Amino acid sequence: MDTQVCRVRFAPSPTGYLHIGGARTALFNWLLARKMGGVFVLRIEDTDRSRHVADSLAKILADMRWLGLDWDEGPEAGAAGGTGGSFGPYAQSERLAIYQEHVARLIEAGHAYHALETPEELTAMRDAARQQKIDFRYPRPDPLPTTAEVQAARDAGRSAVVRFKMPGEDITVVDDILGEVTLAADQLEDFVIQKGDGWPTYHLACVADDALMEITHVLRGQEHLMNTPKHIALQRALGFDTPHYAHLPIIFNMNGSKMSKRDKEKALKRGEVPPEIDVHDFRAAGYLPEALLNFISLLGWSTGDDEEQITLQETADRFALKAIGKGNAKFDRDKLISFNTDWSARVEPVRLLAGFVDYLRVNDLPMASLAEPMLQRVLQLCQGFRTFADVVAKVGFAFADDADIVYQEKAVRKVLEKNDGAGYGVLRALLPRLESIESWTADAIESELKAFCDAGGLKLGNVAQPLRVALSGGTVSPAIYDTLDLVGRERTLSRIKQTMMQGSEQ
RNA sequence: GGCCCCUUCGUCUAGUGGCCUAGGACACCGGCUUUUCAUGCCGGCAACACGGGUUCGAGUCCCGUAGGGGUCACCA
Repeated sequence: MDTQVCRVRFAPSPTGYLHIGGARTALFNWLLARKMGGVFVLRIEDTDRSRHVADSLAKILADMRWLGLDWDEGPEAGAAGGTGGSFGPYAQSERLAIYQEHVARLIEAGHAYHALETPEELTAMRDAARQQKIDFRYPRPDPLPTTAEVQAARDAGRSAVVRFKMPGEDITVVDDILGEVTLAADQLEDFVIQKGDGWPTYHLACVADDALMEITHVLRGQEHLMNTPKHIALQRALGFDTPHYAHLPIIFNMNGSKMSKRDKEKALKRGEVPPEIDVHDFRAAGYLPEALLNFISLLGWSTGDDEEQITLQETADRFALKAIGKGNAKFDRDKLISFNTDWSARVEPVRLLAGFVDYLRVNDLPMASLAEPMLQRVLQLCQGFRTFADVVAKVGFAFADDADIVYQEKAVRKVLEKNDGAGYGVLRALLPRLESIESWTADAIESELKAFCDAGGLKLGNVAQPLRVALSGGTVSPAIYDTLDLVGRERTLSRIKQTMMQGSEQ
């Protein structure tokens, strides 16, 4: 097996956007494939029709693309119109016949059997067991239901599932991260491989597909560790090789809770800003995929030295399963922000611009209609920003109508009204000076403002802040000369007048 | 609760018996730069969960305890 090319897969369920934890799993699979010169397969695990969410496949693919995790095989893999690989189809919903064939084989070989309990009956059995404080393990019927009994049950409108006969021996998982993990035979029960509706369960579909798609390494979250003995037993019964396994540590919130989509709803109910949970949330919040990827790659893995901020390519070059930690990690949003700040300052200007345009479009913001040179300039003026959201918060007012400027009470009080309206006084005195400027450029504005300060014995801050409030409604903007230039002569003057009018009304 | 996994600064981690007076990053604290915000620069605080072993020597190996996590579906 070791002489084959490395083939890994990421197998999400289409139940919504790509979760950040899923993205980390996808990333590690991708990294291993790229490091080994192997193949990265994207497979869709959609055998539970009741949990299917419309559009989620498209959303997951879009999230993968935004991250830049390209897949070699899978839906829409390769160039437009490409076949997507020769191990397809890559959606399990299109592979039903394959699974049924394997289930039949297992039954024929005596490795599986039909079971007739209804879900309700099973629940009752479990409840009874719990009341007696004993562990419930599905008791294999003895004798097994006969073909006639199965048929009779079906005729009576009851559905039959198929269960796999666990071999009754201890099973050891050899894990590339955790080492050897052995599960005792009495911990393993006969589990369902085919549901009452004829569809396979995750276990059967996963094992069959991994084998048929010739997957050599299975990297998945640690929550799957207890499933692995079942999968190994299935592989043995089916005559499949067991792939390498590596169970990744899980990612949690800073408070130790799971990062759940429900965190967003809860925060919303409390009137708080919802936390980013799905990849799409981070995209919409103005993060760069470079930063996100770099950050999550360090959750459970490290370069081994003091280097942290490296490119995806460098990460792939240095990636190794042995370097993955065993302990769970907490998702530190402050560190992510710091990484994003650094990446935003590092990335090529064209790349930054593309990211900004994407952010503007995803959020359908008015600034999306601005020409690229202007956006480029905005980015330039906002250097040091943490996320694209900061950029918009800092310059958005420059592209709004005068009437839409919201004057923040605190800013007005502190900057304009304080000291008997000193700020208003500055604006009044400054207005004619600004009106006299002939060519409205940052340089001309600078010399005029400096001259104004010198003449009045004022510090720049005494002038810049009133101007900022007048133009933006608040106290945050790019450097003041650039701000005036950005807003433009006409609107600069009109907003100063508008501000003074409001001041005199008080 | 049964079974399984994990345990170095608040957080992510380096560390694979002596190089550790335990390193880096984020956060935090202090200072500097600065026309606002944010950057940037300098400095500081801060950890081997606990208890037994093994060893000349343990953060590094073993056992136990405690704590955290996962899992016990006709979901994946």
